[in-house]
Amino acid sequence: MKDVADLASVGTITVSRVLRTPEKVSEAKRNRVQKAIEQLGYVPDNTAGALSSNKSRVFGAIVSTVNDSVFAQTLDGLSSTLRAAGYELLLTSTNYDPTVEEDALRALLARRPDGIVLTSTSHSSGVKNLLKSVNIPIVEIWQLPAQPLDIAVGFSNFQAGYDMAHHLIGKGKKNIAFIGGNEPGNDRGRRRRDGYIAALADAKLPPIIWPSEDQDLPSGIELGAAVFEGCLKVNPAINAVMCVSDQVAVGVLCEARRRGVEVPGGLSVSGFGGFELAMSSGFDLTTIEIPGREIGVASAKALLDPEAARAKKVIDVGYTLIERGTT
Amino acid sequence: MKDVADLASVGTITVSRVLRTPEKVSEAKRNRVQKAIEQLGYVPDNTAGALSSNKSRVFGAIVSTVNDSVFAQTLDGLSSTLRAAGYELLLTSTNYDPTVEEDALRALLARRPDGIVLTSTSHSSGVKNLLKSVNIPIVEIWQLPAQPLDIAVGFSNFQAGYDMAHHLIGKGKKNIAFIGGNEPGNDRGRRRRDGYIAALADAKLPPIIWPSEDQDLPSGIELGAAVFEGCLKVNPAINAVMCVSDQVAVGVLCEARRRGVEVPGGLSVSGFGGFELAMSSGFDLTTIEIPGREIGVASAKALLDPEAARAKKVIDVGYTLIERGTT
DNA sequence: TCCCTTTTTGGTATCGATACCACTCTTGAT
DNA sequence: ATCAAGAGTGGTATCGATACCAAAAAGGGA
Repeated sequence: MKDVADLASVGTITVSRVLRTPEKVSEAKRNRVQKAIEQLGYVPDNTAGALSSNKSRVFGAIVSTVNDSVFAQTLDGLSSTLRAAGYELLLTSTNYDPTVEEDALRALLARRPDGIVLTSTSHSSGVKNLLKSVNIPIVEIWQLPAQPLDIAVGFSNFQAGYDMAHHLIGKGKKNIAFIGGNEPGNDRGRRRRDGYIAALADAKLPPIIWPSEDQDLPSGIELGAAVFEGCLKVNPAINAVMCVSDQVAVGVLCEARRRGVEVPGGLSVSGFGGFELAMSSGFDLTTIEIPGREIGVASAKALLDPEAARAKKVIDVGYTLIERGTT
Repeated sequence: MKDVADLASVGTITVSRVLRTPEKVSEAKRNRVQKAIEQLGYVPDNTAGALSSNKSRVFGAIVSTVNDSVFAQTLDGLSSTLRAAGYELLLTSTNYDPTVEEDALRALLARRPDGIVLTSTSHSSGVKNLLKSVNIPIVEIWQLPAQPLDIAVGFSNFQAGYDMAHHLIGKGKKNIAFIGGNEPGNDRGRRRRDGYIAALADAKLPPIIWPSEDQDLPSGIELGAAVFEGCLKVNPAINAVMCVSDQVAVGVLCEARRRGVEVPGGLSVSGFGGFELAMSSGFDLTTIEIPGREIGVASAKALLDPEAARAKKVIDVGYTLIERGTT
């Protein structure tokens, strides 16, 4: 930076201002400095800037997994919006292991981020204490917690589960099973299930949950395929399955086709997520679409302007029940 | 840090050593310092450490998209391996827009990363100059470039395309079409296509490529579904389609089922990627599986020990042709 | 016992930017 | 002409850690 300043015959602070607040520098000097920057191929050092200004221009994210297309959309929205504003994203994934969260957070805080995004909503006391001791915006995303630590962006899994069950009930189905949602460390699926239970209770229908907590079955597509052997065989009266995710629903649909089970006549199927696959003409799956990218964008905005976001506290981006051919 | 040092009655440098090189500190003082750290809830400031040591303990990644399940696996492997070694990952995505790459790189370099991962292999001259001017390991992943900038980790898309075409030819198919691979900015698909062309040339068969460069069609699943109208109608003799990705192949399979086209009797279908969906019993798709996570892990190792990686220069993780029911 | 090597420890300068304050130079109103 | 307000500019201290060097302490062989 000193070299640039010398070449342009200005003080170092003026170079700094050209980069951060160009409007405060006269046009003549600004041009001279910019020419010098170009000529020398100068790339500023933000780590130094972070130290002196106490602003790192970096945000941290702790996600349970990047390996999920809807999470990936959120990350995409988050990172593009932040980058457009001159910020960068430090990414850490916990692989759904809650014990990793505190370590990951500690490592993240050592980088002095200007804010943090978390995908989980239940935190250990160690995590809570760490978060309390720093004075930066904390955004919890996806699941809306009852008691947000600071700011929350997402939607209500409970309400979504309720709505979908209500939809199936409205279609005249009386024996509706809920498939999945028991994976440890993933309480989002459980909230959807709770919404389903509530809707069935309101309609005075008995809930059927499969598999039970203690059964050890595969997840995703394979789980859906297993429904016929494991659940429908035991209870053949079931004429609708509400799946915890689109992946599970696709598994059900594939297997239904193979077995010649008519959908939705014999069996209604619904998914959750708005996974690309569900949109395709091949499946025509009724599902709840979550605006994954929008969650990312809204979180980024919350980080960039925490005061405005704190006024709302909870930002509900909602969801859309998309009725297609499988119900 | 000063507070910790005072509480433990040692110099600040000893505190620093306890954190970075604990084996160089006597056990008594180490314990005292650790107790003081705990007591004060001290979280070190890595930005300051980065400035003075010229080592940020952060790596940067510029990926074309996170919104792809195989890329996501790579990111996952990369980030977990780096985190285990005490490093963090700065993520930037370009959304397949090559003009973004230089800006993103400049922003990344301003954070003084200890190394960089790139998913693209063709770079603008501006990017090349920037990379040349910094003296850190550069790892290009996925596609193995002919002339790596520094280190490359991936597999040969050309060879994979060749092998799959060879497999279809071995099944007795004579009219094999290649579907997709023309998206701008994604030259990986193009390499697979080139491998296909080479294999057909070796077998003295004419290549059929669809869609052509100038056709504007959807990508992914929708493209596969469009094959029947756009490609097979024009050339009904085609009895095998080799798809640029699993998504496209799944589109073909769905539409084939709907139309009652027999697979693989009437039409063989192959995919590429090892996407979770293709593995499922529902599709039983013949595909080429890429060890996405392993690419991430190998890249992380290359960043952490660049000298060892530079000795190899190109690290080929290979791929596996998985023959299933669709061919 | 003494001297030499090795281990352990601390003081001080330093990394590269920005905050803070002070100063000069306009500009426009009185 | 005088003054006040504000824009533009630069000098210097500072952020919090580590590098470098020097010194003290500990061990080991003669």
